Amino acid sequence: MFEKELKQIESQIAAFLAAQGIEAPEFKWQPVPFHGEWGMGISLFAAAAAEVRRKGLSTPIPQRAQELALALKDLLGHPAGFQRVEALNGYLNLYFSTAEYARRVIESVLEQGEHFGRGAPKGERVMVEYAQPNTHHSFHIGHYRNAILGEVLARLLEFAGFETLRASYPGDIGLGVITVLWIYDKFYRGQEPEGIHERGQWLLKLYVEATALLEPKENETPEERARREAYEAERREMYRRWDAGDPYVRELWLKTRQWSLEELRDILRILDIHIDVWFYESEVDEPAKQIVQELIALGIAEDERPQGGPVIVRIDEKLGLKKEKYRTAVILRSDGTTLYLTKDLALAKEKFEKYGVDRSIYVVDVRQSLHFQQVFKILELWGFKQAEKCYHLGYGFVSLPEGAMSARRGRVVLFKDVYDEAVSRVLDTIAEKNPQLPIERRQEVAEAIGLGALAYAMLSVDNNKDIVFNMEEALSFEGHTGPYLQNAHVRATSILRKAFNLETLQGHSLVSLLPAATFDYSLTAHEIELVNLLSRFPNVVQQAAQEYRPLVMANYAWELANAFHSFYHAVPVLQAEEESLRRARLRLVAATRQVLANALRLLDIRAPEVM
RNA sequence: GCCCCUGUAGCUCAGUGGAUAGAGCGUUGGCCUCCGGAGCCAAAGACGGCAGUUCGAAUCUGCCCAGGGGUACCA
Repeated sequence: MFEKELKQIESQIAAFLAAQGIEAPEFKWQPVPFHGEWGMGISLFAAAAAEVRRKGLSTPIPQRAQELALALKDLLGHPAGFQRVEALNGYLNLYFSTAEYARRVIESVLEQGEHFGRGAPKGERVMVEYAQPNTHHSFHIGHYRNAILGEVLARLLEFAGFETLRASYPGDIGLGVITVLWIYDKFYRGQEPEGIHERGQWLLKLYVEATALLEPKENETPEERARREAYEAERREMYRRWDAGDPYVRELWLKTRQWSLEELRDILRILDIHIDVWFYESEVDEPAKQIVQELIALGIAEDERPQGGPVIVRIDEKLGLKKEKYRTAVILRSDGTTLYLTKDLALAKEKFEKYGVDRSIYVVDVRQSLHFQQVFKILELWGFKQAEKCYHLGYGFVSLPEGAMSARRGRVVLFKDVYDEAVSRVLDTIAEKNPQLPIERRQEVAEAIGLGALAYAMLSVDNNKDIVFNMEEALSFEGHTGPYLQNAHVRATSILRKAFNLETLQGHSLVSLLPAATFDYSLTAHEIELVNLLSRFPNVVQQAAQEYRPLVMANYAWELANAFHSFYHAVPVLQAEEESLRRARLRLVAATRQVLANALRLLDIRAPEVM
């Protein structure tokens, strides 16, 4: 907001220090940690330490830092745009003229509207891969964390100025998928439940049942064992037939796969996620085999199939490492079928070559970090330059209070069930807290609030932390939650509606409705804090995008909502004692509402007018 | 064994070299003649341990302790 002024002061400081024979340190302006007055400060400790060391002085560094700060304070006098200059605790603090500062911030928010905070185009194309559930399994709460994390990351990158491509990569083939095909064909041929979600979830039930039949049991009788082994042989045969392109198996596979994909697409619709590029594991199966051939020919991979083994890459050995780090990776089964890793080799190549991306981010559970290290290293050994532009964004997995989720055992919490429960609870809350809300509008509001609570529960935890999913906590609507943020937006909207006597703000241009105002009155601490937060938003966007951390934006949004709620209680707007105050505060409310809406949009949380 | 992650208040989490370590939940006590109480105000309560680097460490380094994950034909 005051970059130009601060830059100019920086050069004055640098000149002063140079004249003293002090090496100019890097300047790092930071907000002065004091409420009620807005300023930026700079630490003189580094300069003092450099001077003391260089000149061999005996002055304690904190003392020298304070002396420098005082000298600079005298030197600067009363710079334009600033209220006052202060030397404190070895810091030089500059306090802005609040009237000018508030005006600049609020006007730029109102002028730029939904674009406030958008970064300049960076000329880099980034692909974010997320939403990779397996087909034939159903979508659980762990997939939800993945989807919301990936989507918000994509939104942040896009808003920060990167050209962004969203990619989904459903696991539509693999042993798990074949397992479902096997049991369906054997016991349930021709059956098909009604309803998109019911049908998808039914496949998960089949998978659980099949796993029970195929897993060795304790105290197995010889008959049970023989039967299990027969089933296992049938499953392997099913995979072989799929691999060989057997028309019957392929048709069965396509049909059931479609059930899962329809379920997935409906969930993505609920989450407002729009995928640009769909990759399927099955589509990279053949290209992956080609790569294996190449790797063998180049001597990077070793083909042990003649001895009944698989095709492997001894990565550590190829890199000349003594300690085991990347280990040995199997890239083709002994029966010639591909593995997850094989397919990721082909996929990486396709992303760069077909879609021309400059950087590729994989949003995948942290348990797969060795897998990705192996993929990227093998690509490197193969001579694939862009391997260094591949980044695995690992995140902590979601477990349940009773332990890890397990699709095999059917111990999962399905996203759709949690979503339905969330909507139902919000409807109850509306009936209790806002009975005036017309019945016909409640469903839409309940969906927005329920999803807001779920999204925020996932996003307000840093990437590398595991989450134990607790329904009561995730569906709490009070405190550090999504609905708290949404409520701040609702309140701001309500004030503006009332100010202009409108039923809704939709379809109206606030900028043209709002009367002009100045901020040359004594602003309250609440107003200063709000203005301060508004000014930080563009930097928060950049930080969150650069660090790949939705949490940074989630925390910011909460701080802004919190500041607004406090302001709301302490500072009258419509009832302000003077017309000039009323006009200024209306602009501040409108600007806050705008930035809240922008932040919520980045978090994939809807900002309703009522709730 | 080797690699990775985590340890901050009773619980769940922020804070990744700077000023007095912040929230939420829970507990206790206040606040609707006032723009929506899904809210506000206040109280009590914390950096796993030991060294090191630094003017300055929750933050960086090393070791230790405690949890979790990964580790050749699952994904």
